[in-house]
Parts: sequence; structure tokens; C-alpha cells
Amino acid sequence: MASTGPEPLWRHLLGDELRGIRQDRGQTLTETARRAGVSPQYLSEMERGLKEPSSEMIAAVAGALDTSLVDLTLGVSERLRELAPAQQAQASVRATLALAA
Amino acid sequence: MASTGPEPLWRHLLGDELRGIRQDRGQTLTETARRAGVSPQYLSEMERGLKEPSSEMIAAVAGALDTSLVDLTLGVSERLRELAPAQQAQASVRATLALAA
DNA sequence: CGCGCCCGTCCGCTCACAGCAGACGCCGCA
DNA sequence: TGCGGCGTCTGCTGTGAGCGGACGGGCGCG
Repeated sequence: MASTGPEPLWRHLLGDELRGIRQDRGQTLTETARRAGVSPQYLSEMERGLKEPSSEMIAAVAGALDTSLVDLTLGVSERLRELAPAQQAQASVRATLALAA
Repeated sequence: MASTGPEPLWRHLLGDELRGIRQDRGQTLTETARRAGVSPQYLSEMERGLKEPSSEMIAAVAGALDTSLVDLTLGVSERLRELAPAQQAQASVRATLALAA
């Protein structure tokens, strides 16, 4: 697994998963943020993997999306498994760009 | 799931998972910390769920344990699923004690 | 058309905490 | 006994978590 290239980082995968669920639910970013008790700008940053949310923040947003940490961690692990070697290279580019920012 | 009581927090589950893997590997805390490039005191805190490690720290410790983020997130989700209602109450006590500290 | 509202993101800021150095207690061993 | 290793405690500082104000864009309405 490690020999296939570096894995994406937790905060990126978590952000992707949160945004995916939110869009599946048809919620706006602003609405989810309000329900979670966080600022919209912060949720935006979370979803884009720009910040390391605290465990309580993760739980709050999961609650606002009517999901749970189980589903989040499962979703993240599934995303990682679905990443084929070529796609992992793309994820590596994303991680590199994030570092450049 | 949420109706069964509050879920444990990410940092606690992650810490439990990391310590579990480390002990399975027969590594000392000091050795894993050295291999991961973090301080032993910090790894101790991570394992006890006292700190919110950054995504890079998680990756570094995973690498030191010859595991990956996939296995970590899977392990965390499995821990959550194995927590029966009674055990979730115990996990709730742990989260409460952590808040008191 | 201009306006107001909503959306999501940018920018700058403050203070709490991430991560660690030094210290400590405990244990096993020569 | 002293030593080295283990894991945790204590205190510290620089950094980043989380947010307020601002911004640009889209949309509906008079």
C-alpha cells in the first residue's frame, strides 16, 4: 500500500466525505454549518481539507448531517480503497498543491 | 446509532487503535515514536486521546507501525461497531472523564 | 435595470492547544 | 547500589483552529 505512493491525508479525505454526504442530503453549506453550530467559512475550510478539525467539530458536523463517526470513518476507508494506483497519483498531486498553498 | 448514546470521539478511538496496533507489533512506545519522528511523550498523549494529532502526524505514526490510513480508519469504524450499547455507556464515561481533566 | 438575499470563499485576527524539552517514578539488571 | 530503558507528568512557546467581516457570484423580484 505504501509502496503504491503516499496516501492522501486524513483531513482531505474527511473533507471530501463530509462534502459528499452533505450534497447527498441536499443541504447547503450554510445550513449544515448552522445546524452544526460552526461558521460557514470554517465548514468550507473543513470540506476542502484546509483545517484539522477537532474531534468535537467532527462529531458536530456529523450530527448536523444525520450521520455518525462510524459512517465517516467507513466512508474514508472506502474512498482510500477505491483509489486505484493512478488515482492515488492524482491524490498525491492534490497533496502537493496543498503544500504549495 | 446516535439514539443509543453519544459516540466516542475520534481522538480516543484513534489513540486506542494506534496503541493496539503498536502492541500487536511488539514495539515500545519509545521505539515507535523514534521511527515516526515524534516525541515519546507526544505519542503517549496521542494514544490516550489527549491530543488532536495533525493528519501528517497520523500518517507518520502509521508509517512507523507499518500500517496505513485505510487500516486505521477501518479499525476505528470496527471499534465503533463492536461497541455494544452497554459498552457505549462505558465509552461515554471515558469521554466525560476526559472532559473533567 | 437595480436591489436584496443567499451561497460559498477570502482575509485577517486572537487565543487555545499541538508538539516538545526537561523531569519524574518505576522496573529490571549487573 | 547505579544505570538504562520504559512511559507519563509538567510547563512552555509558536502555530494554527475557528471565526468575524468582507467579497464576488447567482438568482428572483419589482
